[in-house]
Amino acid sequence: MLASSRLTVGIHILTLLALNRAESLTSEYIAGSVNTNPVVVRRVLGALRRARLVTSQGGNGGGWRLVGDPSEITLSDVYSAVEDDQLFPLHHRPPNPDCPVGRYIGATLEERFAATRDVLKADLARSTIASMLDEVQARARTFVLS
Amino acid sequence: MLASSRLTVGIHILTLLALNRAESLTSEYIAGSVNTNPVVVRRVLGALRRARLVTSQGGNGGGWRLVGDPSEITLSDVYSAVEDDQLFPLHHRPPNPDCPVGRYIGATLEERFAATRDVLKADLARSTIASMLDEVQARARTFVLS
DNA sequence: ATTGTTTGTAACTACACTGGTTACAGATGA
DNA sequence: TCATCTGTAACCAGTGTAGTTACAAACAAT
Repeated sequence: MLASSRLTVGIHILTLLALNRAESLTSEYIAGSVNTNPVVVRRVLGALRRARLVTSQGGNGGGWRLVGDPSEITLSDVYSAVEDDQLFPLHHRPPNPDCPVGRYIGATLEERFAATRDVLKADLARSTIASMLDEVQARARTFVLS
Repeated sequence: MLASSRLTVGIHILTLLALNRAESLTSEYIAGSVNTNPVVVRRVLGALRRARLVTSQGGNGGGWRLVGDPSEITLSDVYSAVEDDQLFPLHHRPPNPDCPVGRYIGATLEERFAATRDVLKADLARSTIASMLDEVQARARTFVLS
């Protein structure tokens, strides 16, 4: 599929920001957790900023902060912020209009796939950044105890 | 995303085969409806054959046929046959294990995304090749009448 | 004001996947 | 025997991702 890992990285970043709500984190620090380049992190953060999920502050002491409450940011919000492509691409070239299937399968699939995308987003909306952080911390606790 | 159109093409092909259950269709004929190269069609058909959804017959008069009943082939079956990649890729490189988020977000997301993939497949299973063919034919009828 | 820090973005590279194409061996029916 | 069709390898162009360097602009601290 060669799909992007932007949803994964976006959720990772927001969870990290939720864990450090008091401070603002630099892209360099965040990149240290994600294990990638700060520019890659800033690119994802740019998409999150356009979706009003984070704010940035330039200059000395600057960095990135969450805008709202982690319990009100859903994974569906993150998905919408970083993945604008449709779920399942249609034909590369338009099919043959002289064939009944070729003529009508495109519109039929477009409608069908839109419904599936809605279901996907509804499912992603069941989790929030707060619940992801809870889960991560629960796993950390379990590991320490064992 | 640069995702593939294999699900679209796979459904298109199976719908075409369902419309012509009496005969076997050549990849050349199918490619004429999909408006692509016969080899591209044979590649998708190969995946559908490995999933036992179609059979092939070489030689003169050969071609491709549906194996089962179109009402028992779901879009989820097609998805499983042609798209083996996971829905949302995780990190390119493993995150930093010295950060609690970096250490546990991977396993947390893997589990979470698996649940979403199950929901996606369950939704795709609501439609069949037979229902797609019905829909295409209904659209064709509406267009003729108007 | 000067300095050091950080964002925001452009530009380039390496890599990978998709779809299109040609080519051809093997199977098969007429 | 011959024409047809599958199955697959090989190659190409196009495109998206992630990684990297570079640098202008913004900004806080002194």
